[in-house]
Amino acid sequence: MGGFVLNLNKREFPTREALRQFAKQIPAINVSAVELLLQFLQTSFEIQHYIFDILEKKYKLSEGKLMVMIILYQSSNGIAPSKLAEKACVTRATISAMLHRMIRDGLACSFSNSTDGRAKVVALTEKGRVFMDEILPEHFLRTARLMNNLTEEEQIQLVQLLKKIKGN
Amino acid sequence: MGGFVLNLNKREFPTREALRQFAKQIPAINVSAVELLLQFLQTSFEIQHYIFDILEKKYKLSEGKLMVMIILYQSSNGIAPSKLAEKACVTRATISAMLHRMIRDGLACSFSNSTDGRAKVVALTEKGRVFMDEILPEHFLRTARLMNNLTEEEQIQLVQLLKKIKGN
DNA sequence: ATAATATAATTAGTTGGCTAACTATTAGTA
DNA sequence: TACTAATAGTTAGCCAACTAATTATATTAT
Repeated sequence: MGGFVLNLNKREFPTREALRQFAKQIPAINVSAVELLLQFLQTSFEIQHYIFDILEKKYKLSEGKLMVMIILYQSSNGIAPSKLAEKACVTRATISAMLHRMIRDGLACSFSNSTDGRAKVVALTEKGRVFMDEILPEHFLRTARLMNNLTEEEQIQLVQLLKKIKGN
Repeated sequence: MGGFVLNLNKREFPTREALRQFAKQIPAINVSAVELLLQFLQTSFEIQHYIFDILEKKYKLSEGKLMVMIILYQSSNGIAPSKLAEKACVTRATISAMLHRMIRDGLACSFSNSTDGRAKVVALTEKGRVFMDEILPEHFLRTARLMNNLTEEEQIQLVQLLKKIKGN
């Protein structure tokens, strides 16, 4: 427990000097608030790289594809591509291309809806479900471990701060 | 002040039920820790969309391109593409293609290094600098405003929590 | 001095994101 | 009923990211 360190992928920030210059032009630019937000996005960037570089190397699985496959995994009766796009927050064009590759690779299958000639229903294949059952436990374990450096209390604090940032 | 709400782009999460099932298999999977991390990444996702959808629509400027242009902006004597790649945390191949488009669009220029025949030096053009001077103030203002929902004290708390997540 | 190795940048090919334009089908309305 | 609207999905074309392979130049070692 503890001792976990994310120490890769340090992207160059705007310098504090540069930010101060802009703040002179527009006093409402709060330099430390900008730096905090950049730090927040940088932390997210490092976490995403930590998690998804592993999945990419081991299973050729990207963040977007995992999102889509989790939604499919949870849609036991299949789902329309348009619904899938909506739930994954990507365009239908993106889903269309991704499904094409997933069907090519035997991870998903699609059926045409009998009551509506325009519509389709897609679902994971057996191979797709087996794949998810194989990768998800270790994925969620890695995910949980990333929060191990925080105490219970700090985790509650963070939940509250995230809610406030979103404005509710 | 206050009242700012990020309310778009709600991606579907793994259900708590599903997470509990995996936690039965691997007890070290702490369900609330996983949910916290997903919430953290989701908040980051919403912030990035809020900021970069605006820049994309107004100026055809993506997150990656902004990162690179900020580094160029801060490299007043120019910089080698390989250094640029390192500082932006992307591959040299990515930088190579991006520079090609930026030069095509008149935002950057490149010179060959006289002392090393392999090397290049790239820099923003006058047009590129003017562009950055135009967009950065409002960009940093938007950035700062995203933290407006937090008090000074909460901002300090968040800095501490981010440091702890990273493990130092 | 030459051969082997390392480095800088580019290119080819894949994925995942986008917008815009298109086809097909359904639903709504005059 | 026939015309118009809306909806579902696909396609074309672009950008940004990746890996792997290639070219050209420097550096190192034998």
